[in-house]
Amino acid sequence: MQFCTMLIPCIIELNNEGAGMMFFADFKIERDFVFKEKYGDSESHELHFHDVLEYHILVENEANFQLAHKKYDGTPGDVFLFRPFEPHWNLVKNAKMPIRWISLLLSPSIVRLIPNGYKLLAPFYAVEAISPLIPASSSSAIAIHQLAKMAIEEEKTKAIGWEAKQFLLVIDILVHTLRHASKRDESISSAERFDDGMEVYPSIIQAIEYILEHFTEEIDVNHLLKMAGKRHTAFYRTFRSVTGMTPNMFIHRLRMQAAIYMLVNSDKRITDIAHECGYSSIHYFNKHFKDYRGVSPREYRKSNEKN
DNA sequence: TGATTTGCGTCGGTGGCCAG
DNA sequence: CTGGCCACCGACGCAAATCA
Repeated sequence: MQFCTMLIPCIIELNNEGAGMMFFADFKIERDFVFKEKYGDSESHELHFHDVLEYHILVENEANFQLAHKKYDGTPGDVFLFRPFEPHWNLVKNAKMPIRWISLLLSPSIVRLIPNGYKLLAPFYAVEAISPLIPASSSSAIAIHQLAKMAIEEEKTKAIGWEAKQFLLVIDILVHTLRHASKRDESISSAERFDDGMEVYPSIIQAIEYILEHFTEEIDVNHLLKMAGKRHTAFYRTFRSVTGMTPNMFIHRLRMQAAIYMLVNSDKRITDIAHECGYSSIHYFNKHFKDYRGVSPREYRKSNEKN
């Protein structure tokens, strides 16, 4: 078993239009990433969100996608990014035409092993600035599609070194995703619009990249302000519109994801994990952890101990 | 006994409001 | 749309209590 999922009901505000019921899917990843070939004619699961990164690579037939408050028509070859904490669901368009897709789930911690790896995560965190859809017609979607198929084949044949090979394919997919996002970024001066009406702020994305790279260190908000070239009011406003959260919330979520990974995949002391994740105070780390997961770090580790 | 959790006080991050 | 002002509440750290 590579994943188990626990659905936790919760209420979340959607697009200022009131509250809706959805589920937090508590994915526990036993490896850093998992490829899966999927097939469904009634894929109508609840609107849900989770804190792992997910690729949905549509292979056959059409589907409807909802990500946060936006809807998309998915055609074969389209690649969708389901970003951490972004509510999403997908439905087949026609029950008689079941969809096939490749799902790739990965832990953000995977990029710690890659030089400048955190830059690769920007497309997953600039939620409102970078479109979650990589259209089938783009060279990036074609490449990602091929790479995902290769990864599935690797797992089927289980030839020697297949896991390492899959790891390389994941990195390649991440690079294609980043290049696709930045290609669209290059032509934009300060704040222009994507085809689907979303605004892009390269300076904020730069700040996001900086945070992704340095979240385990002490981050000076003034440095971010300088980097973005904005006054604090404008910065907070724009940052929130791009990521859906304040800079501090953003930093804490990244730290919590890293902490959870270390709690489950290492036997380091909780105090050390807190320090490694950027918390100078273990007390504050505990408090955040409990707010984030509902249990203390020690309880979380105990309930997720590997056999 | 060291590791972890809880309680509480202080200060700065955050966002609302308004003017330019 | 951006920047300044300001009030409030959440972030943070310290001390004491509790747990393993």
